Amino acid sequence: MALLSIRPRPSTDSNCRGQHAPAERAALAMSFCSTCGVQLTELRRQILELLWESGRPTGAYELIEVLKLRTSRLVGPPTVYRALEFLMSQRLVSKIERRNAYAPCAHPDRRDDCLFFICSDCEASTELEDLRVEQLLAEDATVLGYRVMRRFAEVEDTCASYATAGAA
Amino acid sequence: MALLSIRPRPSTDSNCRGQHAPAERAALAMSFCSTCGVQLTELRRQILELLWESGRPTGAYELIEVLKLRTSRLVGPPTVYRALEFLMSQRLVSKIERRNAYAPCAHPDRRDDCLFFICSDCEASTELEDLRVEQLLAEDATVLGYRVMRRFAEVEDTCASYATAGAA
DNA sequence: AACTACAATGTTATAACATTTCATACTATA
DNA sequence: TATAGTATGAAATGTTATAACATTGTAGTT
Repeated sequence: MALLSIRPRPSTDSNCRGQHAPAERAALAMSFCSTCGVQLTELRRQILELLWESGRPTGAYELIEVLKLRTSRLVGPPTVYRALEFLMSQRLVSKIERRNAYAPCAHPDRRDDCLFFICSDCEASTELEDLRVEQLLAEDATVLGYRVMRRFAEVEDTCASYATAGAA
Repeated sequence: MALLSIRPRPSTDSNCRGQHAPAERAALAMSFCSTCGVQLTELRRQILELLWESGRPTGAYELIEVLKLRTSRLVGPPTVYRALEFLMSQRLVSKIERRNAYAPCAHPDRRDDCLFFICSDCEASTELEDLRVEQLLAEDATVLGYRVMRRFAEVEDTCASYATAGAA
């Protein structure tokens, strides 16, 4: 089956931003959910696709607007939040806390949460896995007598194009 | 002057949770602000002290309630948010994005943002500086062609007492 | 088909968090 | 005392998220 060849990368894999087209992403997510025995319904798939298309962390209320425009589907906040919650539970989406917004995540099969780099200027976000950071945070937690449950790290930055423009 | 001997630790210093009494904290903050040429007004100092006393990330509306009870001072949301913004600008307070809440920061003179460990059970938070994490994130940003502006890392965990109880 | 159980979605209202706007008061200095 | 700058007060509004309850759809069973 063709889908198998484009499965999400394993946890040991490095970042893979921009490597799959939105259609492939949807197929990946679909097969992932079916493997897990959960349903990627139409609404959930639509929202996931919108997030992939958007390219930047997108808020729930903005998703409501876009759904109205694109699909003529009128949904209320709880509906969207429930879909987001589902997508997050499957690690298909991460909440970007700093922005109260949501970004798609390429690696539902990873054990750890990704890092997100968000450009302050253009708002684009890039996800990255860095196991070294995971390990340090786990170490620190142990020293403090804690046990890590979830982690999030967000870096606000100026991204390549803007950094260059600023330096010029 | 006595204050000098209990100045906030330099950036190279490790975590110092629980090492100063609230009164000392206030004195530290006062001297820090006066050095910077900014005013730690009564309202700002009150809010900072409440955050130190609270021991857990505390929301703006909760601060409004506590101010009303403790000091009979009636303030609206903008007033509190302005004070919080000031305290954050001086790095005396950090926003805990995950909780929409605010926690005091022991090290206004540090260049980097702290990590925060937040217990999912008792809500207590601990700040920690780990320069190794800073460096890794900076490296990652460089590889991606980014320039780090600010960084947020929050770890949700089960803290010592609860972890022990859970294991028992 | 009718019944049941469950998952998903729809609807209304409201809670929780944050900002805009404009007015007033304080404070330092010319 | 003027005046410029900083800080606070107050009303309204905007934004993000959830509670509570109703409805729909689907799969399996009788």
